[in-house]
Amino acid sequence: MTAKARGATLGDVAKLAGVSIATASKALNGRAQVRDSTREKVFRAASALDFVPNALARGLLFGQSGTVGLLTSDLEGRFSLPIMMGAEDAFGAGSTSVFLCDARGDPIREQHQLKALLSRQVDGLIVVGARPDPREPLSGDASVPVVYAYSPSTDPQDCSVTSDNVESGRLAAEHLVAIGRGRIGIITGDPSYGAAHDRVEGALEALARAGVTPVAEPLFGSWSEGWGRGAARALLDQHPDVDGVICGSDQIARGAVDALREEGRSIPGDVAVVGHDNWEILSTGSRPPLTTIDMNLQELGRRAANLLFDAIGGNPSHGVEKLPCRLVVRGSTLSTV
Amino acid sequence: MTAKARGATLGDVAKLAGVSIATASKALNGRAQVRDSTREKVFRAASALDFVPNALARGLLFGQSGTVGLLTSDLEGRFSLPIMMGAEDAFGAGSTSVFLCDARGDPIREQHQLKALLSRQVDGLIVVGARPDPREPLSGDASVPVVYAYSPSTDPQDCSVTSDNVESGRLAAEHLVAIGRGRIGIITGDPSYGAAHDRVEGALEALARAGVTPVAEPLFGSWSEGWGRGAARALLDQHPDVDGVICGSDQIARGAVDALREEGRSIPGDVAVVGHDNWEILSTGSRPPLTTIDMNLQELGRRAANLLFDAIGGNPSHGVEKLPCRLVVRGSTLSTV
DNA sequence: CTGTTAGCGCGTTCAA
DNA sequence: TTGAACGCGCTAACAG
Repeated sequence: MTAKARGATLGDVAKLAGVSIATASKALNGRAQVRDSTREKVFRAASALDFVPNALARGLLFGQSGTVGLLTSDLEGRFSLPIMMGAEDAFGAGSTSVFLCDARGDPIREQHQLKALLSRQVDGLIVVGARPDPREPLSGDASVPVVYAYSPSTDPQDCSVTSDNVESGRLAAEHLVAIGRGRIGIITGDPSYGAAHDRVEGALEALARAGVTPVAEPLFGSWSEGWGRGAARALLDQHPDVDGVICGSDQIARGAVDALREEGRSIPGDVAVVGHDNWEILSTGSRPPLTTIDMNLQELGRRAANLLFDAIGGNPSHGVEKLPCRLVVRGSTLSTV
Repeated sequence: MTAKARGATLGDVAKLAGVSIATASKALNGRAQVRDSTREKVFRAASALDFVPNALARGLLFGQSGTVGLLTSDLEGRFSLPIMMGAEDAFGAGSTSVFLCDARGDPIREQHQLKALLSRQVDGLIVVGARPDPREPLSGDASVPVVYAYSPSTDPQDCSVTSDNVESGRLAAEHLVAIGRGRIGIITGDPSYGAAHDRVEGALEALARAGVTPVAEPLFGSWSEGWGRGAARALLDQHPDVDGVICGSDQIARGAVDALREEGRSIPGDVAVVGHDNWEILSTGSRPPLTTIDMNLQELGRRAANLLFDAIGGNPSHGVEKLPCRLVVRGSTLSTV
């Protein structure tokens, strides 16, 4: 009903400029075969009318919409957010817009959203999982390029980007060794997460290479402060001489730091603690602030966007790409910081 | 180039079903004038071809795209996220899709995104601010309905939804009074935030109505745990008999709880503490877990979506709508919980 | 009940 | 250098 109110069309511009639609189109798109004076007339008319070209019509014409879908399984999670930012960032620079969809972790909903996205003619899809563990690929051939971010696809033919959880564990361990710690404990989260095991694996590997044996078996539990506190106390109980703790997340590290301090240990003097994820709100509020591993999730989002862009352009990638992470040193391991 | 690969068109379906395009269209859209057997043929052809109607073409025809823009100033912030979820939620139920754009708080970028959104023929816009304080309306008449969420527009003719920060302060104070506290202190955050003052105002109002005079002037500082700790210690120093603290955020409350406990106060036995925002990661990890005010941001997003939907349908609203908030009782005020 | 025609806004032939 | 005509995929009006 109010369809016409939306905005000026190319026809309106052409009429105002006193030229044909075709000429107006050429002028605005920088085609060469237009006299300068004509081009200027057209531009003036366009700006007078606040003309905004209709991307729908353009898309219809080219079969490309200049949009991509961002299908997340879990908007709540703190992990999908930076990834979205990175993707939005990478695309925003160009002229692609991002459709946001949250499937709430429900496969049926996901299927529904997928259809909606496809009907909007998205040129490609980024699928962001809720956990770092691999996930089933999108069911029903998507007919547009897909990049899986955070949760890689279980199909190795698909294109996936994820962060390197083995390396992150390694970084944490190497840092503790580098500052002279040799009696190291490991506390991590929910054992059903592959990332928990990967991080432990990386840590153990690095410790072994440095000739350090952990004071105890890694402690698995949950991703919570409460578990971090309890596990830290248990660790202290059985190994009072522990001088370094690697934690599977900043929540755990936060709990561990609190418990250790309450047990009279100075941090990092007596015990140094490293977390994971660089969750600012937890790591900077802690006493002392937490040294942690930043998983570079925003970069992950950017990378996913670029891979998708390439795939849309005809250069698809395959397999899982693991992005490096980064040690962030704060007070919980270095008192001078 | 690969334009044709995208998917089957209505023409393909019609050909396979052996009918005309128009008939196929009518059949699929549930128009009455189609024989049942024909309709069935068409449906079979459609599903055999995995036909997905092209929303771009439909949009072109109707001048409505079935999309809305979500223009946030600050994807990083924890506040825009639940609002986005709520909006996505409310729209997702119907058949509207959401374009996500982050302006990074930059007006130029915002203008750019706005143009992109308009060119994609969005039917409406939700603008999510980074702070609860009012913001300038979108410059350059938007030609589509706009709803401001979180940050209301400074123009009262615009449609805005925000949470009621006066009420939240009131709720916090009433709760403390209800559990018998009478020597109450107030610690809040950055005084440049209007919300900080609103919450204090609500609290003072409720206290006055209950005949309670705060033990001291409200303490303004920053939205950090560190400030919460420091302010709590200062409060305790000057008013050792304080038995209740209202905090302007969960970060502050978390700091206050930690400091109070370290000063030997039992919580909630000696001092009860109420936070604001219900930031789960902070409030549930705390010892004891924090009683806090949930600002119902997700509901705010839903409401914004519904208001926008109505406006698109021709029933615009004006003015600022304040949404109620909700007390969440946990261990920091009630030991039996 | 079904098919033909027109046109949404745009870019691109091709002819003038 | 400009303009008329066509078609992208779809639906609504009308004709059969």
